Amino acid sequence: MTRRGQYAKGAAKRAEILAVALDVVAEMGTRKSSNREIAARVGLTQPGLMHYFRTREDLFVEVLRARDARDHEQFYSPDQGFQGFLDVIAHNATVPGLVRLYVEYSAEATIEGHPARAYFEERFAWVRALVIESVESEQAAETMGTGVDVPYVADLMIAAADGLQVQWLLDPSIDMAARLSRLWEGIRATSWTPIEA
Amino acid sequence: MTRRGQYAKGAAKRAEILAVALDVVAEMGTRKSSNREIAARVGLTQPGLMHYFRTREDLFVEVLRARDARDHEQFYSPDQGFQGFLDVIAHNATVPGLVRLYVEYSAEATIEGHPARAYFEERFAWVRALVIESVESEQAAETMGTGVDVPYVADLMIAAADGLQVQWLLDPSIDMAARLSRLWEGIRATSWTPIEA
DNA sequence: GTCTATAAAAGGATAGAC
DNA sequence: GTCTATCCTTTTATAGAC
Repeated sequence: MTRRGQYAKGAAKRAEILAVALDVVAEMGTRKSSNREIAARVGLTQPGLMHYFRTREDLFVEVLRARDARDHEQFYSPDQGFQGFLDVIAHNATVPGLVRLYVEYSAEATIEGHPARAYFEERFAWVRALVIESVESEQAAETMGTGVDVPYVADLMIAAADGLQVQWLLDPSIDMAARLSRLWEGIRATSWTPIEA
Repeated sequence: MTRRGQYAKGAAKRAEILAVALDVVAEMGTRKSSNREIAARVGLTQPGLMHYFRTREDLFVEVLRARDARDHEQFYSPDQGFQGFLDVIAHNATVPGLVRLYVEYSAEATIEGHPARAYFEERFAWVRALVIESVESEQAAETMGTGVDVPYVADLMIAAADGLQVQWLLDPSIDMAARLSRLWEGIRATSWTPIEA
């Protein structure tokens, strides 16, 4: 066993834990997903799990960060416009644990002083910037008019996407990406101009 | 003390508990709002509280049901169209505990077998029906075109409203009602027709 | 209607051995 | 890197007195 081998094993175990945590969350919800249960499913005891993640909050935030990194790499490219956003949504519908963790944890974390609140604030700003960029790239390509209030549209698309996730958790037959695509087309089809500003 | 007097006192205490529960949730979030803390704030012990609500879930669902009843009576009238929905949203922004409880608890309750899942399913169907009715009443008054896919628009408005609540919890300076009003006007202003159907 | 007392469980986290 | 053992806290809920 070389030192590199050990590191590689540690990294693999970490990745395994992140994946298994999503399965557990999908089945029992964030609240009932105990560290013990997650540990058991990767063949560890609960203290064994804590070797990889100092706190429970760290574990959940790491799961979400891993998602962000993958989404950014896999779905967003500078010039594809709004389609990247829709691709992420479509992909989410294949990972119920991720949707559940995001919806539950983002709600819980809004409370003052929650250890994950900063993560969600930063993530929101990040997604917002990505969507704004997407819309502006559509404007540059003249596939969308310049009359729209871009930040407003970005916040609205994000709100609709988040709200649809709760509806989808109650009824997974609804097509989140199709509905958001329709909203997007609706905005694009109009000469919709801001009310203020 | 007549029998009626005792009932009246019990009902008043129940109402007090519902109100105080919202304060506690606003401060500490649903997860950390223990029965003990709520009980203490109404001058009861935790078993004293359980006299009024058999389980914690009962208490939270009762809080939400009381809100539904009041909203329905206060804000919805058969012929006012979509404005009732916007009035409810504007009122929500004055009751942070309610927004927090709804967002957190509706997420948690989507899990299979959760005691509050049925409530949220029924509530969603109910709100959906109300919004559909509102839109149709606008169509009847010819303040909205007949080309729109009404159920789709209803689900979208609800999703946007729910998603905005999370954004509002992170930043209470955003005006939820104004944003939804703007979406509504956007839909109204277009000859937006369904993509499918 | 409210309390005291207590059950009974589960939770997250840590110390220290191996 | 993982385990055993254990701590300490907190939770909801119940039994039974007043």
